[in-house]
Amino acid sequence: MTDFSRATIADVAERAGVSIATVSRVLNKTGQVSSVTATRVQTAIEELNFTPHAAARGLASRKTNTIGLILREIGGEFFQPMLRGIEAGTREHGYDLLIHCTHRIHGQGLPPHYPLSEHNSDGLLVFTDSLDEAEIIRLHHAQFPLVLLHRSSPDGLDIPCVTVENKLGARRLVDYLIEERGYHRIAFLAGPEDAEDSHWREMGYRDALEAHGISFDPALMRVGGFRAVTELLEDGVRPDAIFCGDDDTAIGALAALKASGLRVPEDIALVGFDDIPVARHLNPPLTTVRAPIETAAREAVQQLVRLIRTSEAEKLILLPTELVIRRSCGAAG
Amino acid sequence: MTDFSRATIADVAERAGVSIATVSRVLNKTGQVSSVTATRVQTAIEELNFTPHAAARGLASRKTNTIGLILREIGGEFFQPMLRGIEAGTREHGYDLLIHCTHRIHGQGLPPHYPLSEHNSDGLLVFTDSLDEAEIIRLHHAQFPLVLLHRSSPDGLDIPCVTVENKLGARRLVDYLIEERGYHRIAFLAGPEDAEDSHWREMGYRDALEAHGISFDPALMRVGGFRAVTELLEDGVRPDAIFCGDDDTAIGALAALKASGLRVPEDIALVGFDDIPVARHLNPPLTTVRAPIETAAREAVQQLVRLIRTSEAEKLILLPTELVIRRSCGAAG
DNA sequence: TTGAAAGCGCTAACAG
DNA sequence: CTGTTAGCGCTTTCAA
Repeated sequence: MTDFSRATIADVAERAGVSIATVSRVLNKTGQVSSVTATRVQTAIEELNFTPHAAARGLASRKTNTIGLILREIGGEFFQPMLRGIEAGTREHGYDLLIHCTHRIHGQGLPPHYPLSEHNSDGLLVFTDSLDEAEIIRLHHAQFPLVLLHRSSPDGLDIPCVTVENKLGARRLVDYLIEERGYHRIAFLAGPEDAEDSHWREMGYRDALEAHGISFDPALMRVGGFRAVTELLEDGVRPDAIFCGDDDTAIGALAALKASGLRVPEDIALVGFDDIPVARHLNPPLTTVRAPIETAAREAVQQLVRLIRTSEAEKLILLPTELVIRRSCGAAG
Repeated sequence: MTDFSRATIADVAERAGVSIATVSRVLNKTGQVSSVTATRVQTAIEELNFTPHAAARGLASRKTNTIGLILREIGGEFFQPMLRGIEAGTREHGYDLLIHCTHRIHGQGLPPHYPLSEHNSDGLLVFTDSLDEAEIIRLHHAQFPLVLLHRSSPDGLDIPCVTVENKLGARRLVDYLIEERGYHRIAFLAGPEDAEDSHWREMGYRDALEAHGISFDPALMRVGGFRAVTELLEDGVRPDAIFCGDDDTAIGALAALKASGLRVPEDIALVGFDDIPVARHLNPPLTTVRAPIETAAREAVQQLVRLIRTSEAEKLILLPTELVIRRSCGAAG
């Protein structure tokens, strides 16, 4: 379209009276350059307001200096802290960040053609189930650096994963409910089915029950928030506490409980997972588990960069979670 | 690092028994190609699982096919719907999306070097005050396509802007407060000072007062939420309604009012602007103005793409806002 | 309708 | 320490 008369490396070289190779050297700090020449080049660069052309650089070096983030969609409470961590991480390591949502691609019948791949990024961060397993496998087999965020690796592939201690966090929370607050009939409301996190949280829940000799009751296990609670109550099931797989679900559950005239925590206790920002502002404030989403994101970038640069990275990083006790579980606060 | 043996255009050409020029033609639908050859090429492309290399393409065509988004930081209620709109828009038009935060750059004394520019994107979306005015001017003078989101153009430059009807929205809201709810002593709490939106909202507020013959009282005008309200009350000022420049501010104000033992809306009405997700869940639910953030973002992309492709775009697009009446202003709901 | 060839701006051997 | 040169993979005249 319009033509931006940018200075090229040749212009800089000419102005500094050196070859382009030398300019390239000072640009990339590769190879020795006498400090006098270096200064001269530096000056020329500044005078011409020169910035290397990303595409040319990428073509020659076979590096894009870009990290891609793939997720299903932009939304949810996870998203913001996660992106913040990723952005900070990529920048810190000198990478650009390309973002891409896949929700418009899935299930359209057409062969999904992912605009993010080895052709425009040096590595990919894959959030939960945003990418087909087949595509993950293809990329991994092509030796393309991949780090999975909040999901585990396809069987037998051990692609590096970064996530939070879902199982242990849930275990601790339910332990607390049983030991400290004396609840025994604890329902579990799973979050959206596809979320792997939810699965691990359920495992933690089951572990806690088992550890306390409470047998698992399928009637106390549902999927969803508002509707699940409504149905639960209609079925005449009456737990003394409800553990929701995530805070969003807890919000729906809370609304349903209120609609049924039940008081939280007097009639029934309610707890969630994630500690999303509103959790503390709910009425009553929600007991939950804080997950270090931003830190996990940063860590994922760190591993990806390591993978890109050295071909190695931790296979699994689990960040610790923290119990956040608030009134909804019957605590004094 | 690792070498991904990707197929190149030459491989495709060889397999299809044509020249690379022809492959390029079918790839870009530029120039005539007999349907037989086209099919042959297409087949070869699929068989080799070929994807053109972005950098090579960019270098040759002097286009990056990428749009950059610059913002100060990732956060705030604006962010998510805005990014969603931008991502959808860029994808729709076939562009990749590069994201960059500037908050780490500003005020470091060093000459800010923005990693997003004419060297790695075809155009830039600039959110509020994320970019120095000097840099905006430089880019604009270099004919680089720029669209400003939620901010106006530097004087005399008329760079295309997309934002929402802040002034009119505020005007309507305050009109409603006065006409329908009978309030007369209405305070205005400005949001964070740097936000241009806040300025226009104040203008709308003043207009409404003036139109109803209510003289503007400086004592009713503050900056901030919680603290501003606390100080207001300490000063013995007692408005019958408070209009907050944004919902975040309203949340702080609400907390302060409750802390002072004042009931909303019985003792004092409270309204905000933005209709952020929690607004409806506040206690009482917050009357506010809904701003079509996502639509504005999409529109901005649309204009930027137009600017990139045709060098022209609307100079100013103002998206209409909508009054959202809830209990906090004394309405029945 | 197709092919040959000249770059796009830069990096990275390889010489000196 | 510095320069020469051959590409990187693709688009795009210009001829055929």
